[in-house]
Amino acid sequence: MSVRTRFAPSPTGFLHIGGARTALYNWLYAKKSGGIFVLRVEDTDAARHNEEGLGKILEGLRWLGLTWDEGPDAGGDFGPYYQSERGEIYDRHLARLRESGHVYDDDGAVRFRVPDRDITVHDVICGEVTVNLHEQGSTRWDADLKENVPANPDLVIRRPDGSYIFHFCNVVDDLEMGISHVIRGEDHLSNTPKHLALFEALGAKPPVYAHIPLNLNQNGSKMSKRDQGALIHEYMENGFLPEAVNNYMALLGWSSKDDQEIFTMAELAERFDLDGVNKANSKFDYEKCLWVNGEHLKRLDPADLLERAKPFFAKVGIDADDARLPKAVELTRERAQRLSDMPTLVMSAFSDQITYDPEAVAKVTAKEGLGAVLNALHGALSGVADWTEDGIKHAIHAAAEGLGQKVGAFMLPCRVATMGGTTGPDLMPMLAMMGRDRVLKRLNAFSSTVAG
RNA sequence: GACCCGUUCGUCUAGCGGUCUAGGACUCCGCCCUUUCACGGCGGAAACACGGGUUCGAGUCCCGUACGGGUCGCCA
Repeated sequence: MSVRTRFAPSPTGFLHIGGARTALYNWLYAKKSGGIFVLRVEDTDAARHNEEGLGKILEGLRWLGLTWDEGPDAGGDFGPYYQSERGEIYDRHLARLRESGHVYDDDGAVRFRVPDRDITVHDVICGEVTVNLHEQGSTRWDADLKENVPANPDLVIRRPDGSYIFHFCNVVDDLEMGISHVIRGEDHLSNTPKHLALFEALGAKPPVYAHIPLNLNQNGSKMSKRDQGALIHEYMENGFLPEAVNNYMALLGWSSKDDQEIFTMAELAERFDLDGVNKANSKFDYEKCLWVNGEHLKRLDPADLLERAKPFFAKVGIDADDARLPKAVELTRERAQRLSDMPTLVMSAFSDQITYDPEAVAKVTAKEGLGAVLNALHGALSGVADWTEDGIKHAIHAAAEGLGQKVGAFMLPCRVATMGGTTGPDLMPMLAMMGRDRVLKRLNAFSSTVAG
């Protein structure tokens, strides 16, 4: 059987991390099996037909590299790929159900007769789940009354206005599109018996179901758009690499069973398997996501990294053609976790503005002889003929020797005076990039500040 | 409330009856490396929800309880 998976978003807004992960798992499973990944837009509800929202979702998927073999813009033999355009197909299947006596009219709506017996879902991840839909549906929880009230267990599949309900469309589409594996969030597990009943009534073999656990926020509740890291657009804007975001999403709920944590997309597509999917919900951890991104950053080819970093320099006003950029990227690649961290880390070399970290200043001023150190630095650096990393290095060494001190004692004051804090990229290359004037000016300014 | 799913370090997870004095990763702490900052290396802290069974033996199987999540629409 050839594998066909699908991601079926409702085009309501941004691409959410939960949806993106579902898309990823479907994509990976299709790739791994040499199958087809289908994108279908679930816009049955007129209010959900939202071009702008759809655009954001497609943009997010494309950024992640989760491109679809069939769907909007890609075409395919099983279209249309918008539910809003599939009315005739639904009509046709409804007619079949009507013929076989599986449905009846109810106040203008059409209801599907739910069988009064156990239905068992054979889920690849959750195991067997058995439910009697008739029993279960004959009462309904009334949230206002806070009690169960009698209900009609039969499923409405078409509204009086002729529009169809999600469950029906979902089943008909999966059937018509030849979907072999439905990989979706566990929030659909309870709906699956309904879908199975529908497949059976249509005389069709259902797809394989795999319900993946949900991603929760740090508080243990469902992630909402407000939670950090919830929207894919956040990653796009904040300097994450798409392959790193995919890597992290893959790890949230799936394990390769060995100790590998960092995967390329190709490795994921090869290694991913439904067997490795965990049953339990997981909590999103932004810190680990950052770490994964940093690891991918380190592994990137320098030229590629430079290209990807450019927009983030441009964002803070540093020209993408600035000759210092390759050096800036090289200096920050190991300590940046996001592309957007890179300009921040070297900003003191690109701007006249500098902000001093009070704690760092306090730390260096606490030591005796700071004035002498700063003077020696200024004297030595102003005499450097060749303002390069090496030239600067020699000057600082000489200055330290002149005072009978170790170079190490000179580094921290120099760093704080010129960069504003105790941490950052390598000092010598930073000074080289900063330019002599800026360095000397800062040494002077810092001297008078701490002296005063 | 009913039904469904789940429960190993703070977090992500390995573990599929003995090899578990429970392994890896993130985070945190310490040490080493180092002209600074990082990187890297080494080490440390940190978990089988609870109670009953089954078994010679249970993190691993069964049943309860607790807790968490999900579903109960003419939303998707």
